[in-house]
Amino acid sequence: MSKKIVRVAVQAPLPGLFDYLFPAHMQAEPGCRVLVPFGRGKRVGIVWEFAGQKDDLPYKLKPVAQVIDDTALLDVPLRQLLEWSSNYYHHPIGEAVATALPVNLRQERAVRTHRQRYWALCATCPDAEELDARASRQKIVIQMMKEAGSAVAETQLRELGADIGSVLKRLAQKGWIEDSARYASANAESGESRQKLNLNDEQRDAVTTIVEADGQFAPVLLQGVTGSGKTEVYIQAAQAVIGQGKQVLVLVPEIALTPQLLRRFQAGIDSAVVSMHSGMGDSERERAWNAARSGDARLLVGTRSAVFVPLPELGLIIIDEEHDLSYKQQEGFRYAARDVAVMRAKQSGIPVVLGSATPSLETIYNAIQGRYQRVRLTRRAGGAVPPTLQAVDIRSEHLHGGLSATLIKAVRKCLQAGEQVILFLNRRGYAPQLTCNDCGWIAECEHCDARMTFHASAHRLWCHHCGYQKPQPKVCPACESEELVYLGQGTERLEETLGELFAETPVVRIDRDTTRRKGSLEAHLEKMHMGESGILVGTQMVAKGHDFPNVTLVGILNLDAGLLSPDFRSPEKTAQLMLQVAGRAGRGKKPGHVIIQTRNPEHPLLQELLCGDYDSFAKAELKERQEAVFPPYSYQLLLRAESSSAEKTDDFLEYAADTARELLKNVEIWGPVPAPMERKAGHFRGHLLLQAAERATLHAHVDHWTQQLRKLKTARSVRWSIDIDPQEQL
DNA sequence: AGCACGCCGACT
DNA sequence: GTCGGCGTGCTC
Ligand SMILES: [Zn+2]
Ligand SMILES: [Zn+2]
Repeated sequence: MSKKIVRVAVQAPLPGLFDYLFPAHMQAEPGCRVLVPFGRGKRVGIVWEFAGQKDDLPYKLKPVAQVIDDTALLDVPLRQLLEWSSNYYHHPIGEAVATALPVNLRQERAVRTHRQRYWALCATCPDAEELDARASRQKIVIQMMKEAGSAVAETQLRELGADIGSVLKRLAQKGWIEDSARYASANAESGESRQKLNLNDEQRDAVTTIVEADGQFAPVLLQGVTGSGKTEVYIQAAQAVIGQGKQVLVLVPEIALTPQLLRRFQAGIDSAVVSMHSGMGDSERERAWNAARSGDARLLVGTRSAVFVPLPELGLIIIDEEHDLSYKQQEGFRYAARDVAVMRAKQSGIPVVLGSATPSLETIYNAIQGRYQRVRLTRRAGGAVPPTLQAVDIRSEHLHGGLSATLIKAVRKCLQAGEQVILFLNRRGYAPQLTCNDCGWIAECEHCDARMTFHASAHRLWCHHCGYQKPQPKVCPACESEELVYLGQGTERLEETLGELFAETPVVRIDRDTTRRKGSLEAHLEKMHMGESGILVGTQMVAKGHDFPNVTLVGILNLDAGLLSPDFRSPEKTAQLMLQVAGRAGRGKKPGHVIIQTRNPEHPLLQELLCGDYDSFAKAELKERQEAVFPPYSYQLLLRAESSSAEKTDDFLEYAADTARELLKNVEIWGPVPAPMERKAGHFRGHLLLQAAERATLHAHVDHWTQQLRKLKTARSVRWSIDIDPQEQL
């Protein structure tokens, strides 16, 4: 009597699948969830495969307790992708699978199948304008349905905001809208009413290249300067693929998934567009996941984790701003969504578009090697000219609140012309340092090797690394002097300075602190979106997401941190950020100007960017990487470790290094070294870097190595993880 | 990781 | 006497 054995992916920090007996009376296919006994309790796992009976089992198997689903939650291509990801990132398959499932489905909960509903307006429904001002949500729903002119998919309506479900319910109760059984085919025809996208010949060529790849793996690097209309290319290509009855996945960086962007996709696509991002609640995410899996959603716009959403008819993947660091998960299962997406396209045999004005050097290298086809968009919409760049040497100048005389003059001129200014400063808060003039005491975090930032509005000192905060001291804690001074500039302080310099001008600050609380910010932003004169102050956030039509001047207050960082990726990241911010300047007929303040005006990176373009920079930087044998000319693995003491961390990493020397051949071992900030949130952190000329060489015996590390008793008190293709050495 | 077992010090 | 500290082993 042969016993059926099933191999299950269970969420546990242990490598591999777990074997169970599969009782004859049960029925399940790979991809279904099952409830299995695990340790002392029970856990939910995914059936991975069935293995015939085995005679010599190393241990007695337990039987599956219960089958939860009758059809597979994860289809074959997605399981194949998860398996590849688990192997490539050396992370347990069960945990990889968990990141691909909505939280509700990681438990024993049944899949909630929402039949796709289509809502139509009834004749009794009043105009949106006639509604009570308080019924703003009902208003936008009615408005959207009116604009559509036919029945609208509920998934589509739900993109209008949170808890649209209750709004629909109320409208239905009033008899203003009805559940329309038929999906009005008018929707497909209403393509006429959709804005006809006017593409230039470069954009048309790009669309053709993407769409012609039909039915086979074809990675395309879409390299287009800011304002060259990459999004129109995405929309047109997506529409074409959707027209063939397929689905499209669009990945965007965390902070770029704004209502603005979503509306553009919805306006250009005549089928259900669904979004998924980290700001969503569990049930919203589950709904989007279900819509994607059932095929109700034809285009999914999502952030990092959306790369693992099931899309049974996937025909195209688009990765916008492919160089963006938020595609890399920085904890646990440290996958890079861009690279996983390319693998997904390869496994599915479909085209994949990597879009960026400033592609990562890895991607440029792939294009140079001929692995990716490069398509360029060189023209800005409306024939706009590229911005002019000017470096201002601030070494010998007395700055006014971080602003040089040159920059202040330029801002004034710009405002007088009724135009907008962006000032970029990559530091939140009021001042990055609080110090005592009498004894030299500096406010430092008790848990990190870092200084605390002063936040004026909160009257508190904040550690940006661990979140620890304390009240603003009145006197020096060391000598009781009252001579406390705030050194350096943060966005909060810059906002204050500008308020004094340009009292008549609205100043809007955009950073993590202002975007948290909405309301007043939204109102200010609205004005800026309309093009009214004003100054925008902000961190990286001003470079991404929001789009302002009337900006002609961009000031970068201090580029030096990026120029001087020892990290080998720093030049690349600095160039990308600088050009992305610079790209905000100038639209239409108005040329843009960019002022860069620096104490290193002769720095080669800066010179390269001032005289050349991103391509010439990339070429020079790739040469540097080649000479130093850094990625993409080599492959890296970073072992990260942290514990309650520097000794424990170091001992563990020393052992890891010894073991690596023994087990891993043709691999260079650097370290162990303490992390750039050794103590963070009370933990002592260290690194061990492995590098090899070939990917296969690097990966060959890693699993054996980690198995050895797991055996080490002292490793119990050390938290450690493997980071493949590390991006940041933080 | 998450849980139980087990072996030692300092409490009622 | 026993409550609880965390070192150690295990999860199909
Ligand atoms: Zn002092
Ligand atoms: Zn801290």
